[in-house]
Amino acid sequence: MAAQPASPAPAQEPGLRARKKQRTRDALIEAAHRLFLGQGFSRTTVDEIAGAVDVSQRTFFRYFANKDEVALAVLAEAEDHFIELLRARPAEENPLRALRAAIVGSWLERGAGRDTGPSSVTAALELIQMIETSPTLLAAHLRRVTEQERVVATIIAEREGLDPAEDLRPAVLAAAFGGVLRAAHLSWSTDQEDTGPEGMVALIGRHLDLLGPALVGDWRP
Amino acid sequence: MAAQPASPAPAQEPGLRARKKQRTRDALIEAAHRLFLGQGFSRTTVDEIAGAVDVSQRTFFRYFANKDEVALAVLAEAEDHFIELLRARPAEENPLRALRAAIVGSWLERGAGRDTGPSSVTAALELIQMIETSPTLLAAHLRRVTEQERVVATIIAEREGLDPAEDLRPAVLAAAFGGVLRAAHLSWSTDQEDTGPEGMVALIGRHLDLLGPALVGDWRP
DNA sequence: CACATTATGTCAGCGACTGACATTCGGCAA
DNA sequence: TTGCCGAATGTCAGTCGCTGACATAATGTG
Repeated sequence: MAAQPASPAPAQEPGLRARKKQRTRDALIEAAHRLFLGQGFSRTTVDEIAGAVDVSQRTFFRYFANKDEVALAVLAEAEDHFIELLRARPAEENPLRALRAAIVGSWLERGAGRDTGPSSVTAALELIQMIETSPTLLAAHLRRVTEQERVVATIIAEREGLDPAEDLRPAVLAAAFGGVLRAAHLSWSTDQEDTGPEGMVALIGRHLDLLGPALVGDWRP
Repeated sequence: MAAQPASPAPAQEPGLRARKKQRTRDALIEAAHRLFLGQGFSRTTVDEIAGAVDVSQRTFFRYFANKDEVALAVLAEAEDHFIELLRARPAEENPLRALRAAIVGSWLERGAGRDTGPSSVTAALELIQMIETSPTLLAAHLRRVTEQERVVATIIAEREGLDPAEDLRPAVLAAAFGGVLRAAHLSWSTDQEDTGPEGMVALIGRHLDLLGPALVGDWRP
């Protein structure tokens, strides 16, 4: 309605249509997140979410495949950010260190560029707590996480110039890393002490530091 | 119908009622497994499963909370077996070795005692392959697995005489172990070479052997 | 042979999700 | 501006997973 069309734009403008679509999508994510936080995931109906944005239920399902997907959408940006950071790590770096640097960066380097929409870091942390309250949501989250591990394994294999079908180490490392991350998330959402991204990063660090010691020898000495 | 009641039984007999219940439960699991394998998980309806056992849909949901649960039931016995074996490991053993011994044993020591019903090892392996074909089934499986990891972490903590809230190593080890197990499952269900429990055990072994090397230093030399 | 318990069936209903079809709206050119 | 094409949305009907409420049948017990 506002915003001059700038007739022969640099072919870079998203166009009114695309912008409108993005707006409804963001509105759906935000409304869903708010409702989920307020009354719980399972007690919130898709009709409520759609109604809050004044859109038909059918339209909702054209934006998201299912209810889980809206809920987890607020984590999507953080995940993409993590992948970007991982790809940007220097090739000489040892794989586990690269993973660690990427995950820490993805939590701390907020708003670097696009901080648009409801994908704020706080929303992501709220979601991580919410995930533990709903079995179906937890299940959906775990599925996404394992898909991410596949991607991570591929990136590691490329970094090291390995064939993933030949050398199993990338897959093993990605799986172990993912497991430890989950443990850290769980620990964070259970404890009430550490809050905010810094607390999360601290917990992730403590868990990763224990990965080596947990594997070897006797624990007692 | 057969099996003499042995009137004043040693108070150990399950009773007709319990036996009948067990039979329908097993029948449901087996029918479901067969239908899932034949026409896929999502394309099989609960009514079909119930109909195959000549039971109402409502009764089905009195035995299983949802469709996922029947499908994953064929793995339940193996999981319980694993937990038992883990508890039986000597206390002096290093935790990772105990986990490894337990998981190998749970795949190889088949039919040791109750091998009744549809919970055969072959069915379990078929299920593991089926899991990768259905997103919702995979999600449900992952959720169960993480619950198992909680149990494993508790057992490890007890073994070592640690407070799980204090020392994070049990949780970290359980998570990493679980991740590597998943990687092995995926690898097994992807490759067509290794079949049967032996192949699975071999793959699990190869993955666990790489857990240490994947974490440390440079991979190239 | 009653009587309490428990498993099962029937029915109605909600909520997630989908296909089919009609309608409207943004983009683009005559 | 006008007119057209395709994309986005709404409406409707229907399937399937799942649940509560109530009635009925089977089983175990005195």
